[in-house]
Amino acid sequence: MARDTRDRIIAVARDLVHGASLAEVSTEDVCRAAGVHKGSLYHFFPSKEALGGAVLEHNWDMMRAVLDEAFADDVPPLDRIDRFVTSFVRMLTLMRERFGVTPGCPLGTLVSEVAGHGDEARAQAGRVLNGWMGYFATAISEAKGRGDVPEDIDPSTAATRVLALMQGLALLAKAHDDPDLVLLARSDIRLLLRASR
Amino acid sequence: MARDTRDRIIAVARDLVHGASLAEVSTEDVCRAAGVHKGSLYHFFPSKEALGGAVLEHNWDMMRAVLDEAFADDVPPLDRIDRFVTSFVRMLTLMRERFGVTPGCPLGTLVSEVAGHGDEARAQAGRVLNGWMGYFATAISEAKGRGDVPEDIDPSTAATRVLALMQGLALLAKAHDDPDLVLLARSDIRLLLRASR
DNA sequence: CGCAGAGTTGACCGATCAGTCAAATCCTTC
DNA sequence: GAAGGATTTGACTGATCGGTCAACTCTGCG
Repeated sequence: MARDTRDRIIAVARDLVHGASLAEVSTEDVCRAAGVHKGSLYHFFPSKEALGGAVLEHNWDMMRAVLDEAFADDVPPLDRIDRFVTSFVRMLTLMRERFGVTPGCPLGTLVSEVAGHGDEARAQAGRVLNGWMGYFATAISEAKGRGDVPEDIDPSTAATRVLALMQGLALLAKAHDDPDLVLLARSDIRLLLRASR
Repeated sequence: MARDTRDRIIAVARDLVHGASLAEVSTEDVCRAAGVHKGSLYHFFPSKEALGGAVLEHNWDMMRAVLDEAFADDVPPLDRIDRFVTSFVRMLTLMRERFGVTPGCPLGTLVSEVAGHGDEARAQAGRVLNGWMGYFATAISEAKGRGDVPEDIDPSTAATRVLALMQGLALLAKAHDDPDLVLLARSDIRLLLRASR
């Protein structure tokens, strides 16, 4: 029951945070929704901030699973990015059906809120974003090796651009309540990379 | 003293919100910092949400001033976008010096938070974003007329892409505490528009 | 001046906040 | 089945939350 309770608290907190900020969700909300008492929450997490960090970590695990699936190397590297965008949009669409509103990026919105909460929180945020960028950078580097992308493209910088584009589109998607806006990323990324295919 | 007090409340609230979310700032924080009593705040604003809306409106006014200056038609249309990006980065840098942390986009972060607060708030968010996009769309349309941008570019869609890119870069800038990241937008935008100059 | 309405005061409300704690219960291991 | 740690309970705290209110002061106008 132990791990189960901890996981349930995180899952419930994650659900409540979607469409709202972490600050808008109280520990009592979380406990009520998880069917758990305050003492249990504070048995597993030293503070509300720590719970927020755990939620971010949980979302990063989810995202990494999606990334690992999309970036399997059975298709050309740039196609993997396309495949990820498609999965990402599908994820947003599912969340929209489930919560009634289009959420922003599950990582980006949390990262943005947490970035002002002290150094350790910002370090976690940076680690997550860099981890994500790594997937893009690797694929872009490989695309360069194949000649799909010009030699003068720096994979790390290009990955930053790609990630930024997706984050921004996710924000607009949330504001306009339309996940499909993010699909624009697929063609944009080819343009940003000056890709030949 | 009347308008003065109202403006001071908005200005203080705007300052406190930077680097934090609206939900993290209490009305008491705002009153204390503005040297004003609760009753005064609620004399001018019917609710905390209304204050949030006023802050968003205030930030939109500021941004519009920057936009109007940058989009003066004394340079080619795409150069106006460059000029805006530069001003935008300068704004972020100033705010970083003033508050100690890099804020996200003053509009984007508020829009993102407010988007889940009911229909009227979302409508305001959409209106602000569309207003912003309008500047880009007009410039892109004009660039098309001059042949700087291919005929098949749809100004409205392209403007969405440009805005998304800037929002995403601003988010990364906040997470990495480095406003200059947004400067990447200048070259990216040319690529997104397949601009010939 | 006198008056009316805008602006301001400061105390106050009930609700809710994050967090605590000692006692009860569960689970594992011997 | 006893021991002992992990987990859960449920009541509790002091602070703070958004918001209200009646009374007070200021200001512009006839």
